[in-house]
Amino acid sequence: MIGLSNLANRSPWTSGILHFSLSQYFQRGSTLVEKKPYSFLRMSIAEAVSKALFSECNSKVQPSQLELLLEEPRRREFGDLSFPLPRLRQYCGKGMDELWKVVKKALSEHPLIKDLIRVGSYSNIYVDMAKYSFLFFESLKELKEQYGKPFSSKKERIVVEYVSANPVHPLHIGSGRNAVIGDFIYRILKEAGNEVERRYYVDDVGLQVAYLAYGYIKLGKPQPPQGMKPDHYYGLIYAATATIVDILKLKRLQAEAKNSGESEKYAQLGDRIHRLLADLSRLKERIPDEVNRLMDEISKEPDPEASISKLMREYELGLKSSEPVREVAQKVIEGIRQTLAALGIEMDKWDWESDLIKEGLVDEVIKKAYSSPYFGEHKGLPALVFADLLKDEEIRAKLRIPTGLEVPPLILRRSDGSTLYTTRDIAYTLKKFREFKADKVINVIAVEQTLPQTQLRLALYALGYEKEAESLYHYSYEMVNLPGKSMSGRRGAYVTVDEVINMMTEVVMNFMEKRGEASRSLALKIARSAFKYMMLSASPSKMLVFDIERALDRKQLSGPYLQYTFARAKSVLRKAGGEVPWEQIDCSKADVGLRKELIWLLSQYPSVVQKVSEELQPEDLVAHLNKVSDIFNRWYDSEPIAKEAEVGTRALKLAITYGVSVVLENGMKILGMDVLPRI
RNA sequence: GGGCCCGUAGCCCAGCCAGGACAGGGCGCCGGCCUUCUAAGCCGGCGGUCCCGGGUUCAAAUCCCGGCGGGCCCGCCA
Repeated sequence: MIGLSNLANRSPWTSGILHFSLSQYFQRGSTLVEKKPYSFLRMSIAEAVSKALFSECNSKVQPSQLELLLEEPRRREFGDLSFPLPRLRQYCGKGMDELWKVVKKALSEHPLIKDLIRVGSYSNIYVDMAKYSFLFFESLKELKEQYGKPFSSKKERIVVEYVSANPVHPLHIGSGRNAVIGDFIYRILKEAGNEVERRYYVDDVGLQVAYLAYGYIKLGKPQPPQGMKPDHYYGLIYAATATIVDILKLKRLQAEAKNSGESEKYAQLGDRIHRLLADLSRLKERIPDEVNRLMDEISKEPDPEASISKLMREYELGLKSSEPVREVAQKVIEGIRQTLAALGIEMDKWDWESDLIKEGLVDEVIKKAYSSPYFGEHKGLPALVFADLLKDEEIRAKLRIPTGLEVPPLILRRSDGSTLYTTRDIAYTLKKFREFKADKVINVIAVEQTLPQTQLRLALYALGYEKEAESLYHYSYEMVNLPGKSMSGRRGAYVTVDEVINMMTEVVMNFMEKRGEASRSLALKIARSAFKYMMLSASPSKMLVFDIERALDRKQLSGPYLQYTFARAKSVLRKAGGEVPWEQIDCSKADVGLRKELIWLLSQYPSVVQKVSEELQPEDLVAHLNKVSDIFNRWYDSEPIAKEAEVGTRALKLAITYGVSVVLENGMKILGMDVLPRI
C-alpha cells in the first residue's frame, strides 16, 4: 500500500498513476489503495505546482513547502482548496497574472481536479468529488476498521510514566487530567505500532508519605471505616497530620514573637494559625476522633517535624521501625488503583521508590555524580552544578532547554544524608530506560515541575548518560482549577476523581431513568468518557477550569455526543442489513451538500490522526471527531440513508455512514472513551 | 527581580508553530421540529475593540518590539 511517506521516492507524477483514468487506477488492485487520501490529494497538487515552478521559473521549491501554502477556503464557494498566488512569488518572481497561468497549466491536467478559478489573488481549486470519493471509498473498503490507523515509521520502544500521584491522598482532578492525558499518549503511540509500557512511580520515600505514616502510627494504625475507600480515609489523616504539625510550629513561632516583642509578626502568625484552624475544623467534621487524638498526641512531641524526618530517614535506610510507611502507602495505592480501574486505566508497572533504593540504583547514581566533572557544592551540600553545561548552546538545544532559562545546581543529599526526589528520579529514569530497553521515555508531569525535569535531563547528561538525556521528554500539562477555590492536598481541600465520576454517573442514571431503562455500568461508561473528553478537549498547555455544574450539564457532556452519534450510525447500518454494498456505490452522487462535507472530513481523518500521533495533541483529534459528528447529525436529519430508494445513492450513503462509524470508533478508542453500540 | 505559560462573544474553547478572502464551534438565552433510519438529535435567531500600543508586510488573531492582566516556577518539598 502506498503511504504518504513513500511519496518521496514514488511520486504519483513520475509513476504516472494519476494519468490513468480512475477505472484503470483501481483495476490495479488494492496495492494502490491510499491510506491517507487527503494528504495524497494535497501532495499531488503540490508536486504538480512544484514541477511547473521548476520548469517555468527554475524554482527548486519542495512540494512539501508548497503543500503548506495550500489552504482550505473558509467558504465553500471559493473552492475546496486554494493557493494564495502572492505566496508563490517568493519561489517565482513573476507577477500574479503569470503565476496564475503557471498554476492553471500545472493543474489543468490533474485528474482529481474538476475546475480552477481565479478570484483576485487566489487560485481556487475545485476537486472532482466523484473521483476523489472513489479514492476514499477504495481506501475505506480495503482497510475497513484499520482506516485511519496512525503509523510510526520508527516503531520505537517507549515508556510513558503517568499519574504517579504521591500515595498520601486520593486522585484529585489534577491527577485525573494527568491520568487521562497519559493514557491517551499510551494508546495513540501503541496504535501507531510502537512498543509502549505504562509506569506509575510510587514516591513512598518522600516527606509527604512520612507525614502520613507519622499520623498513622500515632493513631495506632487505624483501618478505614466501612464504606470509605482507603485513599480517602488516609488522605484525611495525612491532611490532619500535616495541618496540626503546621499549627504547632506556627504557635511556637508565635510564642517566640511575643517574647521578643515583635507585635506585627505576632499578629501575622495569628492570622495564619486562624486559617489553619479553620482547615482543621473542616477535617474534624469528617474524622472527629482521629483529629482530636492526633492533636493530643502530636502536641506531646517536642519537635514533630524532626520525628517525621527521622521516620523518613529510617525508611530510606530500610529500618524495621519504619515498616508502617510502606504499609499505609500500599493501602492508599490500592485506593488509587481502584479509581484508575473505574476510569478504565491500567498500568503495566508500579515502581516503588524504596525498591529503587534497595536495588542500589540510587547509590550507583550518587557515586557517579561524585566523580562527575560537574560535581560541586551548593549551599554547602554536594550538588551537580550546571553552569558550564548551560553555556553550550548546542547542549541546550539537544536537551530542549529554553534560552534564558537559568537552572540552579541540583543538590544530591540533605544535610542528614537522605536523598532528594530529583536525585532519586535520575536513578528511576535509568531504570525505565534499562528495564524496557526504551528508545524514549515520556514523563507526563505537571508544568510546575518544569525546572526539576530540566535538572533531570542535565544531570543525566552530566553523568554521561547523554543519549538518555536527549531521549527523555517532559510532557507537561497545566493545572486544573475549581472556580473560586484553591486546592491543597496538605489541607485536604480537593475535589476527587471519585466524587466527580460518581456525580456524573448519577446524572447520567437520572437521565436514563427518565427515558425508561437505566444501567449503572453503562452510566459509568458514559460518565467516564465524558470526563476524559473534557480533559482532552482543551490543549494541555491551557489551564482547565473544572466547573462541576458545567461538567454535570448533560448538554455540555460532549463525550456522549460522540457516543450517541456512533450509536446512531451503527443503528442505521444495522437496519440496513450490516454490509455496505461497495460495488454499487455511485460516486457521481457524492458531490452533494453535506455528503460531500462528510466525505471530505472522513478522508482527512487519517492525516489528522497521523499528525496527532506525532505531536501528541489530543484536542485536535477531539475537534475532528466533533466535526464529523456534527456534520453527520445534520446530514442524518436532512435526508434518508437506509431508506434511500436509488441503489447507487443508497450504497454511497451507507458507505459514508460506515465511514463515520469507523472514524468515530477508532478516534474514541484512542481517546480512551468507551465505544458503545447502543446508548 | 528573572524565566515560562495563558489572554479570541456573558461563559468555555478552536484557529497562532508553517501570515491570506466577511474570525469558527460549544454552552447559555429566544423561537421552531418526533405517524419516517436512536430528539443524549436537528433548524433558525441574538451575541466579537481577536487584552492594549507600535512595527514588519500587498496582507497580521497569527510574526517582531514594548506594555497590561491572570497563572506557575526560581526549596536541604514533590
